[in-house]
Amino acid sequence: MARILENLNLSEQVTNDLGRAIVAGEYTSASGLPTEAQLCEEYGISRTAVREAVKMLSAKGLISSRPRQGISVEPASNWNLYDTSVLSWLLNSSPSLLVLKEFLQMRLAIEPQAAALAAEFARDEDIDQIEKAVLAMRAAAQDPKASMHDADLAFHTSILFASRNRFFFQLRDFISTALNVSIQHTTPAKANDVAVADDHAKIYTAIRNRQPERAKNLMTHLIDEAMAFIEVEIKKRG
Amino acid sequence: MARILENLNLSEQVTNDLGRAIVAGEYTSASGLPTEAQLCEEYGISRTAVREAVKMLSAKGLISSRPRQGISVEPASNWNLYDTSVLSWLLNSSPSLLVLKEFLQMRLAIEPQAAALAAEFARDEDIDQIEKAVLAMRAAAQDPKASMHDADLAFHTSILFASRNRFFFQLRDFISTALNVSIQHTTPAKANDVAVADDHAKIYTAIRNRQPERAKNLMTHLIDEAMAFIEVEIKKRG
DNA sequence: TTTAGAATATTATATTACAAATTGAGGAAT
DNA sequence: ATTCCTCAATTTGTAATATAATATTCTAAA
Repeated sequence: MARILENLNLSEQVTNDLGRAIVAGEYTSASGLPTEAQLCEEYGISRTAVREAVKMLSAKGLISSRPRQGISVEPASNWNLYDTSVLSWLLNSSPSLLVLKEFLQMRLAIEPQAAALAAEFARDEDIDQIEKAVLAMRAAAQDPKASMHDADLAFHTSILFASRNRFFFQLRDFISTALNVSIQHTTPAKANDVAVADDHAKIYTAIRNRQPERAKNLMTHLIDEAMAFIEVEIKKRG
Repeated sequence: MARILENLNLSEQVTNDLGRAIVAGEYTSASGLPTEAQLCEEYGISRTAVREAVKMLSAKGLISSRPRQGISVEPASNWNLYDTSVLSWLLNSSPSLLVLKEFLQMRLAIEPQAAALAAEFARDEDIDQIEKAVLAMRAAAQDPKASMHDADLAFHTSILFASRNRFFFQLRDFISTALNVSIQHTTPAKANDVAVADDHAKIYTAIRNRQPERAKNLMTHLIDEAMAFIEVEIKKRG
């Protein structure tokens, strides 16, 4: 059960392990968690490390601990889903299409607005970054070795940055983390890559030409296509 | 400097204190933080408590610590702004109108979409909750004793909930925290309260009548008015 | 001059002990 | 019998100390 990850210190490993288990439902609000003493024994580590893991998880809203009561699992509505770790635990534990749909609904709110803000407020160097990502996508559409996925991520991130709003840019990891998972489900045909790159390029052009409404609509269209794909999948499987 | 809050254990107090200081710029990416040993002395506490605070802050993306290097402040772009603590530290330390504007830009992305989703997916009991909030606003508009602010918060929260999307609902604390601060800046004339309550009621009606586009537009209008107010203030003071 | 290695500073982890808080049981008083 | 109080047991909270791991800096040898 206690999988070990490289490159993380002890308390972070335990945080990961417990976090995954909680999100996966192995510990529930009703059952609670083992006591610190039991966790020490289970993992074969000191209480210091366990306590640090507990603190990190409570900082993410997953648990709370009180004297004599022990450690209890917070209701899922309190989990900080915008914490990258929590999000990846969630997406990996229940990578259902329904979560993906909720995620796309959120992107449909965020990204068109970000594109509009970018068209209004982006600095020249921001727009250059977007262009760079578009060129990388074009290249990846031709060259099977190049990574379309990385270029795609760079594109969306650069627009969030260009919005010049820290709350939008902050969501870059949220978008990235979830995009990584959704890729596994959509796996679009490589044949479409050129068309996809074109759709992205149009958004870039709208931003460069300072057309907020146009950029917004194009981005909406782009994400809406992914949504349509998911909807079909849900009908197919559900 | 080391203000103490009630009802929090030691490590949480230290977390608050250091978090506020970091966000306020008292510790920078360049200066870094004191070593754990120094922090122990400064607060007069054991290393255990300091380390737990360090872990919580690193879970929120504010700092990172490595052996021999000490504790360093992460760039502000890595801070988890959707963590309620971090957000309130930010809004309280620099409650500038510019932050408020960025915040409204975000609400302008989220809430209209949430209203549209609510109109599409809300259950009957969700809509009842929205109605309850609207009635409370109407009452507060008449009765000076009743809290318009609380009713306002309940309204926006109930719509996020009614969207039936956990990513939207998760933002309730984000919205609430920032709404609390923005109130201090806007302080709208009590005379407008009836009109404001009416605007909210229209959104409720659109959701009840299952009109997503209409609900979205009305919500956009509502937040846009707050934005207009802020824009004026920025011009006035800036 | 370069490089290997030793000294050093700082966090990472472990161990142990005691304090504080909360619950629940049991006993005393009414 | 019921209520209230007290005490004990359990679990987290805090502290103090020791050792390990890691990364930097300095030193000395090739």
